[in-house]
Amino acid sequence: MGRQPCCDKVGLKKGPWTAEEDRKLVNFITMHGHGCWREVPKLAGLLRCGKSCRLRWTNYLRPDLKRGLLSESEEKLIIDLHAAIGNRWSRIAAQLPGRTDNEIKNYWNTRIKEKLRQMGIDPVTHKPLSQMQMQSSPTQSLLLQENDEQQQQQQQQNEPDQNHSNGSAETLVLTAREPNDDIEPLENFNMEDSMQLFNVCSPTSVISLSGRTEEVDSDDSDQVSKSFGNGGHAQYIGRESSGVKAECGLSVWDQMGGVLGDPLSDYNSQWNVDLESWTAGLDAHAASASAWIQQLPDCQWNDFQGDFEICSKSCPETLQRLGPFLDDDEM
DNA sequence: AACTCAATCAACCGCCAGGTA
DNA sequence: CTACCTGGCGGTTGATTGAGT
Repeated sequence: MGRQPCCDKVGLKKGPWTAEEDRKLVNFITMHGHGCWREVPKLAGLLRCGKSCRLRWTNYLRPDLKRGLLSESEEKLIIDLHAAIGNRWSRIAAQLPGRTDNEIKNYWNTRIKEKLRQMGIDPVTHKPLSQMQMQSSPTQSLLLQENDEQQQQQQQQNEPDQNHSNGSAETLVLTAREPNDDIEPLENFNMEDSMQLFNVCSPTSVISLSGRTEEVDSDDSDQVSKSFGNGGHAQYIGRESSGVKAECGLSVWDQMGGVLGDPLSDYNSQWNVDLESWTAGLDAHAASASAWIQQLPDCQWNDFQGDFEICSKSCPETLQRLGPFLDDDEM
């Protein structure tokens, strides 16, 4: 079956929009909303296809769009999010109010990419570039760039889309529980135990370890989505002789990278955990954890700016082992 | 002033997922 | 189950702009 064209292109206008066309589109959407995009150009009196109208509106005419250069904090957030989720421009844009995926994509391709290269960071892997790569000639740079792209394509082929292509929900399923007296306070961080916690998280989840946390309700999909976009955080907080006590919470940073509330003290009082030693333990074990994660077929390890982040898929064996400690809806 | 070249970014294209008949 | 439609996404293109010569 041949592919259906998005619209009947005969007689339709292409190319840059005129002020008059913009005015017609804005007037129509302001008065009636967009509804079915295919109908918009007909009803608004435009010789454009619906797709073109949608793009013009979302990328340029929408009233809530921000104008001007991206701020330093926005740029930093883009880099962080790109390190975590790659070229998922719409998801990245969702974390930057008033910015569009197109704008961020362009900004990345024309500015951040080169800036990172100049800083000696590979914009694809976010790892340091080798000296040879940094000192290469323009021709070599071009080749390297092509290699980057091939690498990225290969990466995408090798790693089925962790965020949406497998059709599963992109939420963390573990929910925070009330403090429990039978949990042994964690004194020495145990990476092996922690790894098991990562593995119980749902498919396509992104989890990061961080001492700076804020609890959110995992049943609130908006909150979880926000948390996910900024890097959902899960905490291992205790263990028992019989296995991992998989109490955990979700956390979220606000959109400008600030931390909501005073999570460290909240966390300490709520869960009775020495976070100082916990996070120190994380640092100490980061290298071995990285090596450990690399061996897992369904996990990917990212280390950026002091945050250790793991993309994990569910591991049935671990789920089974942790079964007694999880609520029914977490399985 | 005229030309070249690189940077920028709006817009297009093809593909995909989800919904529906 | 299949075909089709629609909206959305990410990659790419090409017109425009501005700096350099």
